[in-house]
Amino acid sequence: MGVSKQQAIENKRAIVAAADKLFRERGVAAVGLAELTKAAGFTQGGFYNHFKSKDALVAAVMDKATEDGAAQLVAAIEAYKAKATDPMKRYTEWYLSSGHLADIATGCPLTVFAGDVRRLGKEARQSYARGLASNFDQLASVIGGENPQEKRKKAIALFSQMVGSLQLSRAVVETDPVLADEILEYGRQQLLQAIDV
Amino acid sequence: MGVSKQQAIENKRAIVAAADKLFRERGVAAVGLAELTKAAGFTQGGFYNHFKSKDALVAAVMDKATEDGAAQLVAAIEAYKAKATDPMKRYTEWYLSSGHLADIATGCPLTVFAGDVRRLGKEARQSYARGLASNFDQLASVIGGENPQEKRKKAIALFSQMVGSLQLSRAVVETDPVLADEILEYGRQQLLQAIDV
DNA sequence: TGTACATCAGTGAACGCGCGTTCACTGATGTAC
DNA sequence: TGTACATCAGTGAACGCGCGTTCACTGATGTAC
Repeated sequence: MGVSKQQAIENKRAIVAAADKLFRERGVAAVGLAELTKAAGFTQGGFYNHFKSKDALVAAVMDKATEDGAAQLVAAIEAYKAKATDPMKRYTEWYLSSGHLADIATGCPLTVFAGDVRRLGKEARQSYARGLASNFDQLASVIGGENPQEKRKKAIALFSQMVGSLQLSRAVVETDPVLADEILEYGRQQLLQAIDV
Repeated sequence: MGVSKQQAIENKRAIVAAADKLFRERGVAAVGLAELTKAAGFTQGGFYNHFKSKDALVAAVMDKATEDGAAQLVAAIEAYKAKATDPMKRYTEWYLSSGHLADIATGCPLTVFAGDVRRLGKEARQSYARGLASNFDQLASVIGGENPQEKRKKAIALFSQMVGSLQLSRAVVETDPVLADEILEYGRQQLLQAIDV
């Protein structure tokens, strides 16, 4: 009650940050507004000063998550180019690493939300689709291939494989960690081989 | 109020069938017991004559879904062998077809539940992991390769790719159908090529 | 620079609703005699 | 074969709970004079 404009902006940012983390870990439906506004330091009723509905928050979270993901990818590509290492190979190694497997909270949103996005609101679905398309474009620009069309095909097929391997590995990691390791490892081997073809 | 044993068994089966369909389409959290028992032809309170909790139903649904999926795969493999066509190629073509894309209700449960399984109860997670392991075993038995270990590696890597391509394609099919088609098509091409290597 | 007041982020209680689960009761089914 | 009765699937109302959303109100912030 009585809060500076700067503080209000910070509070909104805090809601999105908390929602980003909790939606990833527990799913959108399982996280309520009371929990989110509490995490951001105020009470439930104030939520609607920032968003017109929960759906609008979900869309904002998807925007933030895909933008963060895109920024990470661009930064990584720049870094690898500077070191004269193959960006696509490095990206694959990171994507299918046990570190990324465990990092639901800040890992690639395209895998984290892949199963949920179908059931989210329209704006969130559009945001996800934009993020995926932009990821494909970025990868196509650094992958090897005879021409732009071949690069694009390869980028799409190989990134899809990364998503599948990571998602299946995460799906069983608690129940069958040995199988989870196999999925990650064999996916990585197959991909590193396919990048060179 | 007075129902034959046969009818009771049928009612239980009807709950599982309705739950299988609705959990796939809308997610476990979004489907309530009232809706499920109504679909099975009786009222909410009777649910607990059949299951000790919603979690127990979820586990039963996962059992049924993975068993159905395994049976379908085995039947398809037999049919392809009889026709002297490559089972793995046929399976890939079906898996990444627009028909399978649209068939959430009876399509492969390993893709449909891949994103959700992390957040389900322990029994359901175990059931999913068993289903995935058995799917890998089946595919390894029909795929080409120098030795059993190579066949297993290939089966796991290629099936992971199928799951990733199908899931990403489904994720954007409503929002960007052109991109969804590309994902399916390039994934299929990449896979058919990798099967021959 | 100092004062009056409009703005608007946050409060906290309430709304209607559907959730999973419990429970006393009903009555046809199916068994024991 | 016919009767008496135990079983148990299904009824329907209730439970406590948390959900998303609304709303009248508060009071410090920040602007207009």
